[in-house]
Formats: sequence, C-alpha cells, structure tokens
Amino acid sequence: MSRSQIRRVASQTDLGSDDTGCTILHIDMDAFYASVELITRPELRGKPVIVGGGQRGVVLSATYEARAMGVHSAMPMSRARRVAPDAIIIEPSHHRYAEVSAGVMALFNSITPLVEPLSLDEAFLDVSGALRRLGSPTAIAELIRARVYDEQRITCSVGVAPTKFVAKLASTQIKPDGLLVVPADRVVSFLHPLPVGALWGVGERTEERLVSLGLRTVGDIANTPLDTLTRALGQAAGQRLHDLSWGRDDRHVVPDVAEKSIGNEETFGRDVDDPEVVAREFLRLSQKVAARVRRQGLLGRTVVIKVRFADFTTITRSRTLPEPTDIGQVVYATARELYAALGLQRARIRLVGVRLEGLIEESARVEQLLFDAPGSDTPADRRAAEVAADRLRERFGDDVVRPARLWSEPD
DNA sequence: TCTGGGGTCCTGAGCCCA
DNA sequence: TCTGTGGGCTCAGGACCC
Repeated sequence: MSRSQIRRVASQTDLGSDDTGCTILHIDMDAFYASVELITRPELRGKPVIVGGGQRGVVLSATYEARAMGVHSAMPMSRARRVAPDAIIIEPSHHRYAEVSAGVMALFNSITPLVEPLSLDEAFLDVSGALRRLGSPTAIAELIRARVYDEQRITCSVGVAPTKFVAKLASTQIKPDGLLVVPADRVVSFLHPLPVGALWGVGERTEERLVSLGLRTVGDIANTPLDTLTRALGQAAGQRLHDLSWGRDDRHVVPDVAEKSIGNEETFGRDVDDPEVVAREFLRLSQKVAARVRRQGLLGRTVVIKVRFADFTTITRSRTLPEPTDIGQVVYATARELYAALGLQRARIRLVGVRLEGLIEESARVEQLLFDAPGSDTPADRRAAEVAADRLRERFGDDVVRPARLWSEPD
C-alpha cells in the first residue's frame, strides 16, 4: 500500500489535541536527499527533482513535484525517466546527506538523550524527561520543527503518540511539513480504519496473504483470533500484528543500538560472467567491509556472501570462522571458498555482496597465541598491513592504497 | 518495467550434545 | 546401552524497512 493511501484513510480520523502521555516523537525529514540538494541549488525549488542514478539504479528521493508525476522512491530510474521526462536528475552525494543528518541528530540530542536514529533522515525521541524544561510534547515537537528549519533549511514531519508504532504512522500521515498528535484514548479509533499495509512488518507479500484471508483493515486484524493469525503468518508475526492492531507496542526508545552485521554489495553495470571480474569484486568488497569493521573497533565471526543472478534469483552462503576477524584477506579467502563451492560455470551474475555477522567488540577478542616461523605471513602481519593502509586512506583518500590485484581494474 | 544498498528479524532444516 | 527430547548453533532463504 502506498503512503498516500495510508494518508487518505487516516486523515478521516478526527483527532483531539490532548497529548498527555504522548511522550514518543517520530521525526521524519521530508524528501530528505532531494531537500538537501535544494539547499545548495535553490533555483530548483518548485521543480520536479529526482535523486538517483547509475545505469541500473533506483530513485533514492524525489521532490513532491516529482512525486505528483508518479515518481516514488525505490522506483527504477529507467521508469522514473519515462513517467517524469522533464524531471531534473541529480546524482546522490551521500557525504553531504550524512553531514546534514549529523546536524539534525545533534539537535535532537540537545532536546533529550533518548534519541534512536532509524536512518539518516528519521529518529524516535522519548521526551518524557524534557517536559518540565521544554513544555508539552506538542510544544517540543513544534520547537524541533522550527529549529530543524532554522538550522538546516529543510522541513520535517513529526508524529506524537504514546508508542513508537503510532508515532511513526502519525508522521507518515501528516507529511510533508506537518505535526500530528494521536492522543492515548484515540489510538484504536486512529488505527482500525487503516489498511493492513499500514502495519509495521506488512509488506507486499504479507498484505496479499492477509487480503486473501479477507482481512483488509487493521480493525479486521484486531478482530481476528490470534490463533488464526499465527497459523497464517507464523508465531512471531501473528502475535506482533495482533498487538499492533490494538496499539500495543512496548518497545522503548533505545539510543546506541549495537550493529549486528556490516556488509557491502555491488550491482555490476552489466551482468558479468568472467570469474576473474567476480573475484576482483569479492576482494574489493572484502577489503571494504573489513576496513569498516576495524574502524568501529569490531570483529566479525561469520562471513556471508550474496550472489544475484541475471534473472534476479539470489542466493547466500555463509561460513562461521573459528576465530572472529577484521582482516580483509581472511574475509576474502572465505568469500572465495564459498563462491568456489557453488561450482558455477560462467553463470551471468548481476550482483555480489560480502557481509560480516556475529560482531563483537575488538576488546573482547580472546588472543590466540601464534607460533609462527619468523618471517612467515601471519594473520597479525596481514592485519598490521591493512591497518597501515587504513591510516594512509584516512590521510590521502580511499584510492591511495589498494591490493595490487585491484590496480589493474580500470576506473 | 525491471528492479540499489544498507540493514534486521524470522523460520525451518540439519546437526550436535546433554 | 538405547531412545527420545529439547536446546543451541549453523546455514539458507524470505520478507521487510528506509
């Protein structure tokens, strides 16, 4: 279900303004990447602008003028160009988005320490500790909206509710540049007319399954026996949807959620059937992932590779290592072995990815005594070389040092 | 029409072990 | 000693979110 459909239904609900107990705020920047681009290019305001690119990319963000023409995020760029041929297309500049995001998150942290970022452009805030200092939740929400605009020149929408789930739905409904409070005693009447796709965790597939059972609205879910839901969707999903349909959501706002995995993947510009090209990509991704893991002072225990074929079927293979690692060469060797075990004969490959799971703090490493012959290439030697390369990259840029095998790669 | 890249969570099968 | 059971772990895949 589209965001506009959620809005249309939800906007029929007459909500009061009693924000007692509504201490959860969900703040969502409006068309974030596109809005950031308009800061430095104000002449584009009021025009259809799409952020995205690449030969086989998708739309990352679009101004509301472009959305009015039928463009939406995650739409293939080729299609976006067709439905909005006059739109201005901008290549994404992720470092700039990260800068603006850091500014916005710093602002949130000046309001309350209980800030849980969900992505660059949205976060939950628990403002229960800021009420005495800054006023009611609604007043705090207005303050944040004003300060975001004053400091960053972008607009945001805020949902104010007793729970995370309802606050998120409220901000979605009131976009763009809005504020919506869902009072505690209006949560159920707010939720029940909404389509099932509004529920967190109901995507295309689950929505199809629910509709095939005759369940179209959140109210339908609420009035369905829990047994029926768990049989259809599994224990966890059935229970979760039933709870959400009654507004039950006891998740707290948790700052500093630890990452569980770190990975990178890359779609080739054209499908590839050359094993040497695939191997070089695994090497590049392995080095990149390991460097990110080192930068965060972590180690990973399980190496996962992902291979997507030309027909879009996707497989993953994984191996858990005897010792957690942050060494690119170890990740690469494992990825190569996992790939070799597939026994592919010049299959046409669209994408490859490498991920490290089972992350632990580097300080928690149990040091293994290594009895290596002097002069041999030990894991410690390899790690030292990669750490030295990290330092060079920090000083001189990402391209200054890379494995010899990757120098032959045309840029 | 033709589908990115970064993640999380859940399920189920298979295996090992107490 | 054999059998059953349940928990934990690994692995693969699916679905979802932004």
